[in-house]
Amino acid sequence: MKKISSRFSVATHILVMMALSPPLTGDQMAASVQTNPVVIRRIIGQLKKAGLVNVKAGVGGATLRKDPCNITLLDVYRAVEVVQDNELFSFHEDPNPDCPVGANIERLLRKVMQEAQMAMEERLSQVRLQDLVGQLEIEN
Amino acid sequence: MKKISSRFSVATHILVMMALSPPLTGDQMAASVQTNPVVIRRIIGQLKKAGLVNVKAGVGGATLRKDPCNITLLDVYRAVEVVQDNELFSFHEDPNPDCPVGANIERLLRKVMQEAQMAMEERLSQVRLQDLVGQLEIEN
DNA sequence: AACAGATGTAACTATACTAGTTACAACAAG
DNA sequence: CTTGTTGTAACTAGTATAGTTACATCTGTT
Repeated sequence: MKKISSRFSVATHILVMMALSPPLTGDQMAASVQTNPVVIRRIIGQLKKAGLVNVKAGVGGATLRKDPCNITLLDVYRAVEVVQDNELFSFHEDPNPDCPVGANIERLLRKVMQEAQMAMEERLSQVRLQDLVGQLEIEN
Repeated sequence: MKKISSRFSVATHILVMMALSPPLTGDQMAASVQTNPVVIRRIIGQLKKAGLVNVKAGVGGATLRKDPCNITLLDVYRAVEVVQDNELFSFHEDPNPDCPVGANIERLLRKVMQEAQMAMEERLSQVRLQDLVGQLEIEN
């Protein structure tokens, strides 16, 4: 029932802003997203750790550390650690090894679900930050 | 986030069991999954609601209601409602409409993420319950 | 008719993630 | 030194998960 955290969409939002008009302070980005600045700072921290942005201490201001052509949405998705252990699906532990199904099903399921996850991530990897930036520029 | 609930893998597990040796009681399935029978009954309830299984009241015993060739993992995934509103990704509400990015980013992101979600679901729809059953039968 | 075993739920628990909030130390430029 | 910003810690409310106990209800069997 859960969804993937909005950290991902917020992170993409602020990265697009940085691509368009750097440098930006956390407060400016928070104003565009309309959330608390601390929420933004936490996400910036993750993006920094992933090497996607630079932040000037003291005076403030965040900028992209890579060309927006070289940042994919998969990079962003991974940076904000929206999925634990990079595994989207979870499994019930310790199925009964004495049951022919219990003993073997997990291995089969892991394979299938890994493929499904990869299909999703592959689609994300095909979208570059620049693609979003370009679409916004055309419209304005 | 964390992960997609293990309800999905558990549901698949017990459907495979039902395909191999019906009818099965909740306790038998719980023994194979190694969890509490109520957890199984709740999942069975969702599968029943989705029209995937039949349950005999009183005497007990669950069976598939469709041919395992006609049940895909996407059917199971949808049945157990692991994702709220069928939307895998979530968005931060009310971005600032006065910001050119805030005003337009959500629409772009929704499109991209919907495509990513569809890529994943498409992969799940390509796997039939029978495929898993067949692989288990070969091995035993 | 009574019994035994199964299902269907309600209610409660512990755990964990999310998103927001307040508070404050550290920093850097003017 | 002042000012505005960043980086965190700590706390909150809300919610999903998965497990558990308890119990009413149902049905085939004896």
